[in-house]
Amino acid sequence: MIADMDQEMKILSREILLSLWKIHILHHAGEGPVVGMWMLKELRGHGYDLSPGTLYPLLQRMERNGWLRSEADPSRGPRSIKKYYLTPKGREVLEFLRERVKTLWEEMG
Amino acid sequence: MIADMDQEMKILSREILLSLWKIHILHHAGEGPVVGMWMLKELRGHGYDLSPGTLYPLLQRMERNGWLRSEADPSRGPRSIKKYYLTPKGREVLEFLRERVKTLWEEMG
DNA sequence: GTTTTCGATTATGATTGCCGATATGGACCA
DNA sequence: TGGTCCATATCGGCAATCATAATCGAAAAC
Repeated sequence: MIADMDQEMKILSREILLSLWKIHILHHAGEGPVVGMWMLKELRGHGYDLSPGTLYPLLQRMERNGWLRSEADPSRGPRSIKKYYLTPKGREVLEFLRERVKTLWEEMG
Repeated sequence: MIADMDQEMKILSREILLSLWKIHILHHAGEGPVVGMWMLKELRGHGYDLSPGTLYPLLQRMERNGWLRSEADPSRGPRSIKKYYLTPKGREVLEFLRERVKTLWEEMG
């Protein structure tokens, strides 16, 4: 395996893994609601601890790009739980990414 | 397909695609020498135009991380062509990434 | 019924990465 | 000697990442 996992993993995460998780998030949002904190926990469960300061802006950016839309109960204040869903445009992006991942995977075979 | 391809693609590239190309570069370096300019051309051939200001620092970073090592003919001055090769540590990283890509691909079915 | 804890998002400040453009430099040719 | 390739290096501005702290409503505990 990879030695000095912690420091190595941090470098690898920032350099590459985070983007794979972004794809995972899009995929996930296509199958059910995505909630920031739930994702943080899920990824932690997979041994990957993402900072909230990375994840939340990322979700906001994806919404701004039109890949996700969010629903929040406004009666629960400005920090209510927010559920993110994949938009049609997000689905196109995901389909495009799916092809890329397929190509990459076949190449690495 | 994706509308307003140029702007959309720039966003998508920065957000996600670049990391997939990084994996591609590592894989490539495992099969033969990688040279910055050659990569720029190859990727341009695939419709992805990466900035030299992105690629060259990226290769340097991968070398600094111990994933790649470079060979340059010193008699050809400081801007000689540099050939990058995958190191054993880089091979471990690549193998790790291969598993991640596999998982992601299977998940996306 | 007040105080604590919990689930969740948002804000902040430092560091790092990305990008377009420009600079540098050797080799080959005329 | 000058020009054109082939290549890498670097710069300044902007955007993303990170660890951490702040905020907020609801539920639990006392």
